[in-house]
Amino acid sequence: MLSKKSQYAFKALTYLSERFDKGPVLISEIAKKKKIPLKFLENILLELKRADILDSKKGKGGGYFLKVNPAKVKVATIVRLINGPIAMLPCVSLYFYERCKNCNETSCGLHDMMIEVRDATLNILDNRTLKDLVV
Amino acid sequence: MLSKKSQYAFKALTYLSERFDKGPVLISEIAKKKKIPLKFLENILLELKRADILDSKKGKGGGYFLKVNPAKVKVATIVRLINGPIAMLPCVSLYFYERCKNCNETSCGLHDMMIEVRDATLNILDNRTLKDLVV
DNA sequence: ATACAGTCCACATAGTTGGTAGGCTATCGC
DNA sequence: GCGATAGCCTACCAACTATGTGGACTGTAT
Repeated sequence: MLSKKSQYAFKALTYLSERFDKGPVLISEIAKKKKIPLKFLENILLELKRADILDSKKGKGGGYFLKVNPAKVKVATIVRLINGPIAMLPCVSLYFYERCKNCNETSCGLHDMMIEVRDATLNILDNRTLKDLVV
Repeated sequence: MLSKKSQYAFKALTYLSERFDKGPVLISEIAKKKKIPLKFLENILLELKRADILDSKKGKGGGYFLKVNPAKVKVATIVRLINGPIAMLPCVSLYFYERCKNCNETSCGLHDMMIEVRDATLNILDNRTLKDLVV
């Protein structure tokens, strides 16, 4: 399951995608409209900024905005950044790989099945962007 | 990601599947062969028994064994039992559904996408059984 | 200069995960 | 019946993660 943090992130990103190229948006505005705890949202947006998804401006007229076109930001990227691995096992994860102790990957039925699941999932999340979240 | 508990459960179930219809297997044997902490495994097997996946016999010559044919036990069932929801959002979960606050499901891009992910995942996990884990 | 708005750090608190301890209960073989 | 065996049950615990909150600091526009 996606954490609440991830869900908040997607809500915020959707909001910002709808306002792409229309100037900075206040954290407080996003928090209010999307009903996200203000200080928590602050942390999330900062994290997205550090990952070069968002950019910000301080002072009057400041706020957050998307750094690139929403059609360029894959959903999979956001999930990995805020939520962590997409795969169901460390030993089949592409970005968070860890070797399986006590289980040789060459003959593990679970391993093979979870690769299938991973690929089926990525087939969707890698081909959808923030733009697709706006309906 | 699947919890360690889930991974242990699958290891144990694989072991028991290989020995289906060959009499009870000791917890301690499974723990040793699959390198699972004994007492932790005890809890897991008990949970699987309460869910009618396994059965057990006490006393000398006792142990755990599969209650039904491994080909009859879906992987999805085990995941839900030990790990919880398969879906990435409560509002798209079939077995653990919870309504989304502040997000009407009829027009939520994330919602629709996560239904796709859920279905793609279930397409695999609902059509594989314990038998498929034995290679 | 001042108000604004994001940045940073530290803390709080609840719940989950992974694991352990120890006694209880049912069953088998003699 | 009795002792050994082996699962059952209850409780506990440490570490970590998730979900926040508070407050001071920094940069910017006017």
